[in-house]
Amino acid sequence: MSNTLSPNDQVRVRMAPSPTGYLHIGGARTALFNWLFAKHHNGKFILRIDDTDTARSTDESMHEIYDALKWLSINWDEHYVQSERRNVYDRYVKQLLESGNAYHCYCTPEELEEIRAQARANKQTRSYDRRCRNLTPEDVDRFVAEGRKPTVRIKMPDIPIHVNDLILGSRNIDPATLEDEVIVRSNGMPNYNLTSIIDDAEMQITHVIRGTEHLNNTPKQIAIANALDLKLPQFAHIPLVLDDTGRKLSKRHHGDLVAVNRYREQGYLPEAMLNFVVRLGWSYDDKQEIFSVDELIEKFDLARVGKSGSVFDIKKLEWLNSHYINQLDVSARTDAVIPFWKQEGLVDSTTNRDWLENIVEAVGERLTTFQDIVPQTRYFFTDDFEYESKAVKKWWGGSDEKKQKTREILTNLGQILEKIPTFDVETIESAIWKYTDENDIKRVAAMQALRIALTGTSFGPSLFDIVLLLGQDEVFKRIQRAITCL
RNA sequence: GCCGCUAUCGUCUAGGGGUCAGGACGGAUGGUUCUCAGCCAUCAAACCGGGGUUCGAAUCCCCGUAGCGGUACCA
Repeated sequence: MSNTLSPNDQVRVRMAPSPTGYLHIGGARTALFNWLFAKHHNGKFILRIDDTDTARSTDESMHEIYDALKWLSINWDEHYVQSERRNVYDRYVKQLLESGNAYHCYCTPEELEEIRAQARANKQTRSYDRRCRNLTPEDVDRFVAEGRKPTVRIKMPDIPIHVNDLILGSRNIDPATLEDEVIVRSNGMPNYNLTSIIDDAEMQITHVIRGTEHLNNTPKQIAIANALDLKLPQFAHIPLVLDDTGRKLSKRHHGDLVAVNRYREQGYLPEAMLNFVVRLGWSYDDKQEIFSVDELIEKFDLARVGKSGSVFDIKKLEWLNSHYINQLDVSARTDAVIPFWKQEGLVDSTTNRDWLENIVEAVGERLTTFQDIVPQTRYFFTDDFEYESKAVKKWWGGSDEKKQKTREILTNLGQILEKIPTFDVETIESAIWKYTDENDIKRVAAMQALRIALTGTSFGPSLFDIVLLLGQDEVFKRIQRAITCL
């Protein structure tokens, strides 16, 4: 008989990814909930790589998972890899076989498929008919002679299994719905439902916090634990993270779009990702949206986790990310942005740091991701840009007459800026206003015409900042070029 | 097919027998400004349906419906 946890045991939780791909948003949330729960209770967070599916597990994806977790600062206190623990599982399997709680199954995949099809046609609840439970020695000899390699199945009990879930509540599972699960493959490799619950016990996990896709595995694992007389953890099944059509987020269907590492590469901040992901299914009250990690550790509580799935909304992530970016000072923002400039070949180690900081300062609160720096500031580094046709049409003019007027304005502006006494924002500003106001030219019209000449687009930071950062010579050059292009 | 879970604005959610059903993202409008972003102000937007219980139900109960998850020698 399993006994339950005593309340003053140290909390030990685990995240148990299978290394069959990158860590996605849903996995990150599972990791975070576990980690926060551990931190909140002063417990341990354990990372366990569930790689018993040797065919699909890769080293590469294992390292991707490590990287993603490290980026999020979800650090682990202990680390295990299941494929290195074969002897542990083998020992328990032996025990199960000897106690009569498990048996060898010689059914071939083809036979099983047939049995399943039959059960389905008959609208049966259970698909496997447990035929190998009562094999005669002669049957076994025959199968062995045929060269069949058996799997091992667990015998499910015929009494209801009680499951208490910290989020979903308690219920009793009808034994008639329980399958004699395969716990060891014919190649000798143990399966998830076996290894998971064994390790949870061996590693003294107190709380299993995982996605609801595992809800149906829980009674199976409890049955295995009971047969082995293992101590049971508490279970908490958290609702799934969904895409905008309401389906579970998965690597297969959503590709890179949901990969945590992808967001890092695009210039998202881990704080934003954490803050975003924690609010998927969890809330503190009706006021607070922004939480620091320390606050989360203090406030996180499974009791406030909801029961229904949450849709992954990138707009909200973007909002949080710009919030956290704007929280950073100019120097930190510059540090964060430099790799993206370098990646585009816009900046190298010789580029003047102060000038770069001034650009970042000018860009101000316009970044949603650090990656945005590239399209928003490219024109500072190169004059190799196109004039946006929509902007040109609106501000430079569609008719020859308007174009002529624009040429005139740009020419005048060029002359003014060329011989400006002191090249600073205040002087530039008053000189331009003086010109527009005295000649009865709309400020917008002059400024937008100049903006397009200097940047190719009709929007961006304060034009005075741009003029200053580009420098007198470059500004004059670009104005001359614009005039000839008009 | 079978087993299970879930159900408040488009989205994340608060509330949980008597509330103008609150907040946030997103959207719309206006203001500020050389543009965009931002900021400020304003607005639209929800209790899945039907029965009960009750003086009163979004809230409790039942029945539907819908969506999702599982149904592997994956995890």
